[in-house]
Amino acid sequence: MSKQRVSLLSPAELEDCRIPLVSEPLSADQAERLASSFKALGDPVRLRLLSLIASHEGGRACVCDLTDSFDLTAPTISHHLKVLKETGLVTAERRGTWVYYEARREALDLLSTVLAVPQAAAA
Amino acid sequence: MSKQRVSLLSPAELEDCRIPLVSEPLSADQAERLASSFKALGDPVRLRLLSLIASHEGGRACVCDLTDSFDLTAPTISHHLKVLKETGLVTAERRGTWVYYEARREALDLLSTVLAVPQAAAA
DNA sequence: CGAATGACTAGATGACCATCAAACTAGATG
DNA sequence: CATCTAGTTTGATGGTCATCTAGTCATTCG
Repeated sequence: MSKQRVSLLSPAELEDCRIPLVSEPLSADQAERLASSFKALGDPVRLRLLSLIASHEGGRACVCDLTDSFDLTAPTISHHLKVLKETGLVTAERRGTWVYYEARREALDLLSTVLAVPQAAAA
Repeated sequence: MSKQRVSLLSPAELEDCRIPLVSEPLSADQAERLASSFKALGDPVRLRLLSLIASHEGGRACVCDLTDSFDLTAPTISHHLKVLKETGLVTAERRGTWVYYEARREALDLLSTVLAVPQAAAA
């Protein structure tokens, strides 16, 4: 495992970043962790994958439910799912022949909070 | 201008994306536009720049207020600001010698909404 | 066990991108 | 006008990444 993908979403560091970036400047460290999450969201395929998973019933979907929506080979889909997993945006679980991916709603909620514009600060 | 950066945040297309990705699958088109915004946020330097600008008084900051926070050359900072501008996350305005960047709160708010987890859908 | 199916890993390749040094533009000031 | 300061543009470079093909692992089923 040569490449270590930074995951901000280990419970320990999770709460440390739960501050709207409008409210106070991010530390270099917080920015590093948050950026790796946003980078994961910065690909159309991954965004759609995450949306498909999260909006699927139970917030969970099998890989076989996902591939048909794309004009991409299975390894490519697998690669993107891996990125989402390593970033902590989804979890994976094997059930017999199939692998199910589940959206981590806490992660989405955290990122949403970071981008939120508190009413008091609105233009 | 060879490279055209996709900006989702032109008012026209803005409202079209104002749907939590948890609620329903993103269209390929929506994903494309949103991804370019998240990609812009997917760099630690740009995240900090945006945070510095947005949290500065008036939600506005001069370039000279920003450069000192980084160990980077001026052209690099300028490059990142340009990306943020082209993505619609900030606007720029010249005032005499200085250039002021202002955070577009509607843009942040939109992205926050996309990532939001509606209560009814929470785990 | 052998074959089939679902999913992942490994390695290669072409495209993109963050960064810098050098050169340039714009406004202010003497 | 000459010069200084603030910021940007250009071009080059090294690194990262999305995608593919080929091969592998895991599970089920005959």
